[in-house]
Amino acid sequence: MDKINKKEFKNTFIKCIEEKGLRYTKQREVIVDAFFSAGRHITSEELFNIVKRIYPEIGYATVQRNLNLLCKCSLAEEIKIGKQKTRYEQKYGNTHHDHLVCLQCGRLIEVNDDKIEKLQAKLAKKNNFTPIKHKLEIYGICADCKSK
Amino acid sequence: MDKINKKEFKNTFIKCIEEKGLRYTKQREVIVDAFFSAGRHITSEELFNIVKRIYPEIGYATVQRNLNLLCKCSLAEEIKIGKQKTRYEQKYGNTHHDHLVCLQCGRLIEVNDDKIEKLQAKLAKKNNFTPIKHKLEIYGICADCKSK
DNA sequence: ATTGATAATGATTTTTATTATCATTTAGTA
DNA sequence: TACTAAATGATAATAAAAATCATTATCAAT
Repeated sequence: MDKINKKEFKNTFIKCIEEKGLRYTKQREVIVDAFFSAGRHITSEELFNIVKRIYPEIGYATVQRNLNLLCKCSLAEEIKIGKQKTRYEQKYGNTHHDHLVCLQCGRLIEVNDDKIEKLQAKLAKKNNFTPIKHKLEIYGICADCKSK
Repeated sequence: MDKINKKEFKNTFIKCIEEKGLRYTKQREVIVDAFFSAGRHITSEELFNIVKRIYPEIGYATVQRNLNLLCKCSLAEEIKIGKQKTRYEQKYGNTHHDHLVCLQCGRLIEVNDDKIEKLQAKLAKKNNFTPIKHKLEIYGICADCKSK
């Protein structure tokens, strides 16, 4: 199952690259592989360190550029929490979710609530505002940190 | 009414400063005055430009530092939207609200929905997460921009 | 009013994440 | 195989915010 998803993920990337008239390079393959296999909320620096082990000649700029490209292909999304470095989240299949952000350990927990989504739409409508996307973050202390 | 609020706002600042064993200076007075009287979502740069007219010797750093101090006193709150400069929002009386963010003109519209707040608390609880604060931003196109 | 301790200020530098630049290399095509 | 344009990697530029530090100002004690 992991393998299939990875293949789909990569194929989506390749398709997006072709649509834009861009080129699929060795570096891009290594980056998309590593990004898919890495944790869900990675920084460009972390990804750079992983990729470097597989492809030592790679430059930081290339990793950063390709994370931006993955975002443009809707395969990644920037998460900016406070003053932290931007993290890049995998976003295959477009399943929207919100985040619980642990203020102690920094962990991001993905959550979803249809009722909240609906109420948000309603709230926007009430203000004659056309919503395009939204961001909900709840900051607090996660279960793990509480039990410590 | 405006005057009274301003007075209250300033007194709260002075009280907070005293509690921390800090000093109420001329610069601080000018800054808190200007911050209160300015629009609700100001950047440090904008505030600096306003303050400079009243107190030309003032330095940027002083304005920045005192915006941070206002935040520590819970009289201001940082709003970070995308790659924009941090904006500082007045926060007197602690009335929490969320934002509709217009992607076209950049306007911030303050909104509030009790039902959403309650569902958020519920969502946190379900994850055994203790919420401390939260941030909800809905991005889209505002009424004004749509009618243009 | 004066003094002394210390906080605040203002000018400047540093930091840090991200983007831009540019010479060189590489990919894809004719 | 050669050509055109994109991609790369090294480095510089940007920009916002924080840190530094010498000087000034505040305030309590005298």
